[in-house]
Amino acid sequence: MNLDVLRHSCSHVMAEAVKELWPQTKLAIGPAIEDGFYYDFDKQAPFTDADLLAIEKIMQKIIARDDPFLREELDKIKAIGLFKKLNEDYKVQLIEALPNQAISIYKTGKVFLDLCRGPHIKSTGQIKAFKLLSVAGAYWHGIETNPMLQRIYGTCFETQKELDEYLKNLEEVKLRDHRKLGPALEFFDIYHEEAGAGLVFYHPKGALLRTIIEDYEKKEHLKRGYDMVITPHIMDVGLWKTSGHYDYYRENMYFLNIGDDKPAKNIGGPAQNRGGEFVLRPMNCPGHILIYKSKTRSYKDLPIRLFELGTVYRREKAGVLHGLLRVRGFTQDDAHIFCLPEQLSQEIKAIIDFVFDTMKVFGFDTVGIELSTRPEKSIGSDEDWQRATEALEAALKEKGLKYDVNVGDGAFYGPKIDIKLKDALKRTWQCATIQCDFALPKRFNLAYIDDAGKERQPIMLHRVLLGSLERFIGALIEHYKGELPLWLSPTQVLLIPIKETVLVYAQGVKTKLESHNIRVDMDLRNETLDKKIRNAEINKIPYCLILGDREVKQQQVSVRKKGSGDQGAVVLEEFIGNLINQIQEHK
RNA sequence: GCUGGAGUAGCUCAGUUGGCAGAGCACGUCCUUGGUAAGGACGGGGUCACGAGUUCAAUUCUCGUCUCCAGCUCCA
Repeated sequence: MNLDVLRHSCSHVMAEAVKELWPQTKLAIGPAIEDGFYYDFDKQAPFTDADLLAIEKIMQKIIARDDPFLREELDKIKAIGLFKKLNEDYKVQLIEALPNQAISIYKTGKVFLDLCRGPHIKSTGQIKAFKLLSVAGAYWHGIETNPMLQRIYGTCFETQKELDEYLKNLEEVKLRDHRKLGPALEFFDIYHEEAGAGLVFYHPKGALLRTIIEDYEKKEHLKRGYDMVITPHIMDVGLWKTSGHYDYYRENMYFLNIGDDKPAKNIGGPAQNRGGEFVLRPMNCPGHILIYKSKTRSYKDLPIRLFELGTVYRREKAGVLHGLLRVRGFTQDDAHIFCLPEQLSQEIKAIIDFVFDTMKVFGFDTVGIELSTRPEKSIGSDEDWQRATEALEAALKEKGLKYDVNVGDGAFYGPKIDIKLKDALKRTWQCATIQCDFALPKRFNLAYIDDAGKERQPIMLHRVLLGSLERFIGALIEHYKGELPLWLSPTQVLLIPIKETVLVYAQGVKTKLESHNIRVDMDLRNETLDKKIRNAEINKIPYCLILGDREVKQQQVSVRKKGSGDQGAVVLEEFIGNLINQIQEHK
C-alpha cells in the first residue's frame, strides 16, 4: 500500500470527523507529508487537546464503519456551485484556480465529500494505525497576509507497530534536544530575558568544544591554501550601501546610531553612499572585499582565498529563534575566494571536496544538494546571474553529484549551492553553502591586472563549510546525543581517586596525561566511587581512570569506558598510546 | 511578525476554589575513606517572569509587556 495515499485518506477521515463535531468548520487543504498528514481548518474556537481526543474517537467510528471512498467527476461550474452551497469558500477558491476541466471529488459515508485529485484507499477500514499529534496555526496558502487557519497534524502507518516505533522515535528526538542537553552538559546557555533572545553564551566546556572545532578548521584552511584574516564587527553604513545590504537586507540589520562625525571614504557605488553611521555586520563579505582592494592585484595572485571565523549579527524575527539553530548572533566559518573566470570551476569543486571531507571528519553523512537560483529581490544583470548559475551547475555535474533546483531561493547577490547533512536520526541540517557572485565585485569595482596589463574583474565566491558554528554545534549535540567522540570531548579523561592517600599518585597521572595534551579532570569531591562514576556517565565523559591502593601498588590505572564499563587495569603509557591513536583518527 | 499553549528554587515538577510557598535532584557543613551508575545527617536557597488594575488581602482573578514551547512565514 502507498503510504502517502493511506495518510491522505486518513486526513479525509479526520476532516469528516471534524465536520461531524463542528459542522460550521470550513475545510482548506489536507495533504500527506513526510511523516504523516495534516488538514487545515477555518474554525473560530481553537482546537484543544481534548478536542483531538474527541476527533480521534469519531475517526475510529468512521474506520469501524469501513465506508468506501467513492470518486465522482463534475464539470468546473457544477463543482463551484456544489462547494458554494456547502459554504466551503476555500474549496471554491481552489477550484477556481484549476484549469477548465472535469473536477474530481471523493465521497465517504453518507454526508462527507471533499474536493480531491485522489487517489485514495478503497475504504476507511484500511486505516489500521493513526494518531493526531498537534495543532498549530498556518496561513492559507502559506502567505503571511492571508487569514490564519488551524492545522491539525497527525500520522498514520500500515501497522500499529510502525506507529509505535514512530512515536518512540519522537521521544528519542526529544531526548537529543540540544536545547536541553547543551545547558545540562554545561556547553552553553541563552539568557533570553537578561541579555536578549537568540544570543548564545558558551560556558567553559562549550567554549572548549568550539575552540577544538575552530582549531581544526584553521589548520585545515591553511593546509588548503586559504589565508586567515580578522575584520571588524562594526563598519560604516556606507560600506553596506555600496554592497547592497542596506537596500536588500536592512530589516535584518542592527544600526548603531552613534557614528563618527566624518563620513567614511566612498568606495565604488554612488556618492550618496557616505556613512557616518555604523552597522553591526550581518555578513563578513565587505570586510574581505576591503582587504582585496587594499592593493593592485595581478592575475598571478589569484585565486585569493580569505578565511575568517566571522561573528555576525542578524535581527531575526522573534518567532523564528530556536536554540542554537536560529540565533541573532553567530559565527560563520566564512571565506571569500577571488578568482579568475577560468579558475571558477576548479575552485567550486575544491570547496565541494572540502565540505565532504569536513563533514566526514565530524561524523556526518552529506545528503541533499540544492542549487538555488535568482530571487525576485536581487542585484546584478541577468547575464551575470546566468553565468554564475551555470558555473555552479557545471561543477555539480562534473563531480557527478545529484541535486535539486530551488527556483528563486538564491542570495540577493548570487545563486548558491546548499549541502545538507544527515544526522543519526536521519534528519537533515542546513550547514554548508557555496555562493557565486559577480555582483559585489562590480559594485565595489574589484579588479586585477591580466597578462596583457588590462584591468579585469575577478569573480567572487562566498562559502561556509559548517555554516554557523552555533548551528553546527547544535547538530553535533543532537547527532551524538551529547556523547561527543573522544577528539571533540571537552573532558576526555576523568580521574577518580578512591581515597585521599592516592592523591599524590593521581596528580602524577594527571600531569603525565596533560603533557600529552589530553584534556583531563579530577573528581576530588568527598563522594563514593559509585557516585563519581554515575556522575561521569551523566556528563558523558569518554574515559574514567579509577585510582586506588591497588593501582598505586601495581603502578597502573584502571580504565572505565563510557557505556561499556570496566576495561581492566593497564600501565599508563599503554592507555595514553591508545588514546592518542584514537584522537589522531578523529574518533 | 502571525495562531495556539506556557512561565513557581540552578534543574524536574507539586501546590494555593484569593489568606505565612513545597518535594526530589543540585548546592553547603559535618559524619563516612569507599572498588565500577545515587552512603548518612543537618542546612542555605523564592519579588511564584515583569508592570498595571480589581480586592481588606493577588503567586492565584483581569489587562498589558517580555520570554519560552508547537507550528506558519523567513533563514546560516
